[in-house]
Amino acid sequence: MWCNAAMGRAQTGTGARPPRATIIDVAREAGVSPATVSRVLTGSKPVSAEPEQRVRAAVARLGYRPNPAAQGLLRGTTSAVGVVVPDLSNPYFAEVLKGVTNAAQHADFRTLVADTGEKAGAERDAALELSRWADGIVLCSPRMSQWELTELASAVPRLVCVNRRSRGSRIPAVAVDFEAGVASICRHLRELGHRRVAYLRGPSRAWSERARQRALRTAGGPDLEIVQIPCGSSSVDGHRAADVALASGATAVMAFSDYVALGALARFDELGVAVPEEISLTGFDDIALSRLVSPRLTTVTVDKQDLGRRAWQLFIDSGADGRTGSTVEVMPELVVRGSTAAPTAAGSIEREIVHER
Amino acid sequence: MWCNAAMGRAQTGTGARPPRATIIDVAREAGVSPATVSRVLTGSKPVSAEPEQRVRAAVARLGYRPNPAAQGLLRGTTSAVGVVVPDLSNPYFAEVLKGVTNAAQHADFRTLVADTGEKAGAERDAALELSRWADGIVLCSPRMSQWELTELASAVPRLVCVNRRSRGSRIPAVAVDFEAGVASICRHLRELGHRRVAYLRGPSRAWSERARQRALRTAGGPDLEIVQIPCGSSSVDGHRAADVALASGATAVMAFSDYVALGALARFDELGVAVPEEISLTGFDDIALSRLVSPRLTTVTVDKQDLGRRAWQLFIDSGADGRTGSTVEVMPELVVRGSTAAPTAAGSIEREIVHER
DNA sequence: CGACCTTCGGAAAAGGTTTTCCCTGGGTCC
DNA sequence: GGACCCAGGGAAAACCTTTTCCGAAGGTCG
Repeated sequence: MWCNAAMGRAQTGTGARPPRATIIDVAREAGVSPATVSRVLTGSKPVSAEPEQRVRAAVARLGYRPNPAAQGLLRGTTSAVGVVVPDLSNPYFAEVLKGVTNAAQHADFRTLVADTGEKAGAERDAALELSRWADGIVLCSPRMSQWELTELASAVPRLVCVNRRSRGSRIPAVAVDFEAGVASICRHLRELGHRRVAYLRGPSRAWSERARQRALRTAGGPDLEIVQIPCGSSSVDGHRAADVALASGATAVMAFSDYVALGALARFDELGVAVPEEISLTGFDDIALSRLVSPRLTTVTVDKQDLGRRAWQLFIDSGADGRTGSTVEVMPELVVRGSTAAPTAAGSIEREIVHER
Repeated sequence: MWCNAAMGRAQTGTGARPPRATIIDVAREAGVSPATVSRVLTGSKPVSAEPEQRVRAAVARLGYRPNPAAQGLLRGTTSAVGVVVPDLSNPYFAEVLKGVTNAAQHADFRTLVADTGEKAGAERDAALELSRWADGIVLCSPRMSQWELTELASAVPRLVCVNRRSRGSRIPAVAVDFEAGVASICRHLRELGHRRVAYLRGPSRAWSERARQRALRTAGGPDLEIVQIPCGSSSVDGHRAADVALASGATAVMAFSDYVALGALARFDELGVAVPEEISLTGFDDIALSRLVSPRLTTVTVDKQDLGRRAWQLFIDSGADGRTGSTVEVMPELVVRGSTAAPTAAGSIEREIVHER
């Protein structure tokens, strides 16, 4: 509607862009006061039919759109949410971002995004900077310290965490139940007969990594030995760590995430190590590509967009600031696909050879 | 610095958030006028040492940060760029977004993002809406009509396109040279001995798809027959279209993109069709995962983050509005990996069988 | 020693919108 | 028929910052 008018007018202009119409222009055009225009547009107070008609006509004719800066200045609110992610290249975070954005769009909120490049040190500044332009921040998988996070939470109008719960502070959070996910993977591997599992560790500062470690301490024991292998959170990390995992003598590799697992899978393929015949492999998150590789990845499924949507919900709820601090836990679900199988003696022999060459 | 102070103060407060300090508060605290505070912070005019000291101290003590809405209102500029993408789940667009964001961050610009869910109809409104809050828009792979695009360009303060060139209108654009990319793939397949290639089409409204069609008209001929197969732009589309491609009797499948090719590859794997022994497969874009699947995908490599960076550069350049309309062309490069090979007689026989079952 | 120039800092306007306060006019109830 | 109430709309303040204009003070040159 108004867009048509706006575009029509701009079209007729020459290269020089005319300054945008203000509410004053509309008021003059419609023969009313600016207040009336505002009331028509916001509906804050009823306006009788006849002036309303004139205002609407004038708005359309001039292609008027209220200046958001002026609105923001007055209302003290921006109708925007900032999303801070460690790495946009990581499909996981891209999906979470998509979930937040779509939900926000629905509520007429805009989404600001910042990529910290996996640098924990950049998170605070990014969040702080973004928070100036937004009503609050959704912080994805922050790597910063607990102390820093608590401080940040009090400096930002609203803060919601994804995949980071903190007992002490009352920061609303939506998080996957990593303990349960890791436990179900361990159970699955143990039932298959694996006794020695190599775990490809994620970033040590990530809360989700620490949660996984908690689960491993519980799951590990005399009948299931966990070999810890430093790795990281990207597929190249997984690719690099695969050799070490192979050398560990484990019959199964449990990766920090699908993204990492895919890197390891590629490396196994390069080395001619058959999955799952010679070694089993599991991921975490169930990203889209995990269904496309061969063998398809056994993993734990998480609705990432839903994570974003729930974060948005928490964000909205924390507006009515009474009930801050609520935490939503999302339960992941094991999906057994082709990358896991019972260990074979042949597998371990073959592996020795592979490692020696 | 100031953040520390800000956080410190907020920390001491109770649950109720104190209203943010304004420039007036700082001025009072420092015993100067607001004008002086502004001058210290923006450096618009020199201020002697002693008051500057007091101002800086006051700013730190109060944790003052200028209100962006007020600044924006006055300056008439937002220091933000809007990015409109068809689908954030698509790694291609996520990478482009990352490129823009990182470049923008460098220039102290914020990034607003909108996801149109691959709906051509949503693009215009998303761009228009975002443009209210930004100094301009980077439009990724728009599917809208040429006419609509031209109109949009005149309604948005600054508009830069990615992967969409338009002869008529003077819209700055950065685009991959799809013709060259497709041509190099065709040449590669022909050199391998393929004579019948199935092409998995992208969205028909996408400019990049039309560019590919132009290249195919040139490349196709008596010695290279192109079979057109409707598909789409996502991996599930590729998965679905794989069967039709197989039935077409082609010895090679050229997918619209890597993302699509990975879907097709997964389907081939399910069907037990060996790649590249029984059928060759090529992608386009070289997304990260293409190096991780088995066989690794023969494709055409595009630096997607660089695309975003260049779009940002165009965005900045078009600020000095004299030289609008410049177009940057990015040349993709063929990378031959494991998914292509010479066709075999066995392959085509096998395929018949597969198709019949 | 006086006049002029320079430098520094304050007062105030401007930027566009929303909302409060107030006034006016018409309708209703007694 | 008069008093009161309600609704509708205008004037103006407020939101916060930047910048222009201007005044004052100090220094320099003639």
